[in-house]
Amino acid sequence: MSRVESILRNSSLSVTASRKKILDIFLAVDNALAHQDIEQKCADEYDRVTIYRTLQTFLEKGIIHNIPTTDNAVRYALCNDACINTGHHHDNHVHFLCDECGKTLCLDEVMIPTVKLPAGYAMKEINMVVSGTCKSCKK
Amino acid sequence: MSRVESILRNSSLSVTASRKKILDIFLAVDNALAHQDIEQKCADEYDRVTIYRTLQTFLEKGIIHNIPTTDNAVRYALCNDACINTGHHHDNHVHFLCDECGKTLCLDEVMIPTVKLPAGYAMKEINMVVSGTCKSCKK
DNA sequence: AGTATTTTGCAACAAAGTTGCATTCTTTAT
DNA sequence: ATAAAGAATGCAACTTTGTTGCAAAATACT
Repeated sequence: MSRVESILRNSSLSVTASRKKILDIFLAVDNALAHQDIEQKCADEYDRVTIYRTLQTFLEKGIIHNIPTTDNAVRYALCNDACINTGHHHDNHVHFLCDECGKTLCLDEVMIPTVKLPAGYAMKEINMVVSGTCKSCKK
Repeated sequence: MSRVESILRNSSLSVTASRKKILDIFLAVDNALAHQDIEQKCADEYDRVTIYRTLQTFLEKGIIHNIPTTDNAVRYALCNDACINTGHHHDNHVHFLCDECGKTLCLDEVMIPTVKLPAGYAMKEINMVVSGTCKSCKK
C-alpha cells in the first residue's frame, strides 16, 4: 500500500484518483500551496469543484492545515505525522512567507512561543507567520 | 478640524466624503473589519469599487493594517497613533479572533515575542493570530 | 473663482467560490 | 467476483469577490 493510500485509509476516506493526485502534489513540494497552485498542477485532470471539496475534506480530517495570509489566498500544507496519526491537530510551528520567491514554508523546528493573554481571554489556537527572505533566496 | 480630517491631512490625502465615512466606521468599532463589513455599513452610499480603493489607499498610507486570516476574508484595523504619526508601520501586537462572536480584536497590550529563525532566514514582518473565546463571550 | 489634479461611479469584465443533481467510482458484503 | 449501497466526481448554473478603463464630479491649489 502506497504512502498516500495509507494516509487516506487512516483517515477513513475512500481512495480516489483525485485525492491521491492532490496528496502526491503536497508530498512532492516542501512548501505550502494555495488552491490555485493545486489547480494549475492538476491541469485539466480534475474539476475545480473537486479540488475545493478535496481540500475541504483534507482539512476536516486533519491531513492538511491552513496558513493565514493577508492576500486572500489561504495556503495549505501537509500536517506532520503526529497530526495525522493522532487525528488531533497541533500545528504549533512557525510559518515563513518569503517575499522573494513567494513560497510559504513550515518551519517545523521553530516552536511558537506562548503569550500571556489579558484576563478573560481563552486561547484555543495560535498562529505565527513570519515574512522575509528565505534561505534559498538569501545570498 | 475633525479627528478623521486630521488623520487624512496628515497622510496627505484629500478629504472626501467616502474616506471620512470609512474612517468613522473604523473609529466607531473596537474590532477589525473585513471588506464586506464595511460594504454593509456603507449601505448604498458608496460604490463597492470606491471602498476597495479607499482601503487600499489607507493601507498604503499606514492608516490601517491588515490581519491575516484563514477564511479568505482579510480583516483591517485602524493603526494606533504611533503608526499613523511616524508613517512607519510597527504592528507588533497580537491579534485575537473570537470563535463565538467572530470578532477580530487588536490586543494592543500584548507584544509579539520574538523567535529565533534557522540560519539563513531574514525576518521582516511577524504576525501572530490567536483564536479562542474573547472577554465578552466568556462567562 | 478658475484650473489642474484627484477621486468617484458606472459598466463591463475576470476570478473565486458554492450548490444541486445525475453519473461514475469505491467499498462492503455476499 | 459481483451486486447493491454509499460516496465522490463532473457539469452547469449561479453568487460573490475583486479589477480595469473612462467619463463625470469633487477637491485642492493659486
